[in-house]
Amino acid sequence: MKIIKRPNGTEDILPAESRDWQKLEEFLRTTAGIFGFQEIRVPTFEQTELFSRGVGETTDVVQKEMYTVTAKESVFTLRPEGTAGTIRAMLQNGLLNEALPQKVYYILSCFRHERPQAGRLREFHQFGVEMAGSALPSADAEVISLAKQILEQIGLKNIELKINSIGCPNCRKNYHEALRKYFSTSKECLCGTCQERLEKNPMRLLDCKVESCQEIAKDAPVILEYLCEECRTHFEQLKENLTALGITYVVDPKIVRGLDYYTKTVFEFVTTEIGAQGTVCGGGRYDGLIEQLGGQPTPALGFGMGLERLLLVLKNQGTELSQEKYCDIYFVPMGKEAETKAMQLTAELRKEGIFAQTDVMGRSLRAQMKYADKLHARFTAVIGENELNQKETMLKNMKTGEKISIALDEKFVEVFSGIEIADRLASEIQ
RNA sequence: GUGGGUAUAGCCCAGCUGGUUAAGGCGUCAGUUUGUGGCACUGAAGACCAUCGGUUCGAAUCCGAUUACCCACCCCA
Repeated sequence: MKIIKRPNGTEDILPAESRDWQKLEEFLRTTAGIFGFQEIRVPTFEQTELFSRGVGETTDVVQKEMYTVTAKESVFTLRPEGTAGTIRAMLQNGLLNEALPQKVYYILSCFRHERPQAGRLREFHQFGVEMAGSALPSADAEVISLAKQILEQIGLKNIELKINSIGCPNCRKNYHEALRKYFSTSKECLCGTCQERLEKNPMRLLDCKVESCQEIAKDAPVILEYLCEECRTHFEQLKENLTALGITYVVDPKIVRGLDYYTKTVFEFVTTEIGAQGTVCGGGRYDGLIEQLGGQPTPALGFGMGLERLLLVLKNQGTELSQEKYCDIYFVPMGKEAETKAMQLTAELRKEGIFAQTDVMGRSLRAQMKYADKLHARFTAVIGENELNQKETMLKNMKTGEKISIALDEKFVEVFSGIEIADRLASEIQ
């Protein structure tokens, strides 16, 4: 029989890595909590229209990357990103009628049908936050500083924050006009997709990677010069806020973001550590999205972080997140009777929250000792005929090799806890 | 969707111009004299050499197709 393999672009997270994931997730939750964000959990699949309306009909994500599934008569789409579903849930459950701002975070997996490569999977995991209700630049600064604190404290090095403003629909109208005028003079030299973009969404044209297009785009008008009064001051104040918070940034007029809902502020945290897919966190303001999804006009913003990209950077940097396997005590039974005793003691210790293990393989003493060593057991205790007769065993400290005797009676759990805590303190002092 | 690369044991891989019992390391298991791990040593298990077809007396090795994976473009986290 052949082994069935997992689908292309998916990953198994094995015990050796799941410890890192747990550590990362725990850290994300507490940091988001410190900033006043609370967890929201939403369905993995949604009505397809949520994404076409929310993310944008013209985006690549909607046009060619969605997993749309039919089950019975219903058609659904596996979420390609987290924002649309989160906003939908906030609207549907009336969260936006509560005190504003509403601040939520999520850890979930997203699905996009793209060709996999380094740092890009078809199912990938995202941590994201959304903050709804504030139009002020201080909200932008708060969200960005959360992202920054996470990336910094988790240990990322050499990350750069890029910011830009892509304006509101008002100023963008003028800008689109200017872009069309600029590009139409050399329309013939543009690549096929860019000629289409010119009509539908001329801003996309700016980050086309085709060399000839880049050449033409080089001197194209810059959005920042077309911002309306309101958007301009918003951007200026955001920069002041960032400076006040000691957050360094680079203004990059080229970052546009691929999702249509963004307005005003957009930003990315970029690294060079993991190949071509260097964006570890991306986000921005989407003041029109909530209305677009049927709610009252409400300003909002957020970001998403790619968790496997984060872990990839940490791995490439050689940053250790988690410690090794763990075991407080390993019992080495010899003989039937001893096995029962070891089993009972293990069970008792576990009830007290102590990491205890014993043999379930019927191995020899020597082999059991080797196994205990592999588990990084802190203590071992052999139980054989002698021990059972004398109701006493030697507790061996695997690090120091030192042995002390301990009675095999009803006090065992209590006595062992004391020894174990003392040992832990002693090793922490060193 | 478009390029390029790779495919040999659970993992990392040697095997050059066709003839080997397909090598080594990690890991796993057992042992190194009787009841105490790490180091070292010995041994064992584990591979239809991705699949299908072709050339040949003979293919892991050459050719073709298929599939899978990797990297890059595109796009994004």
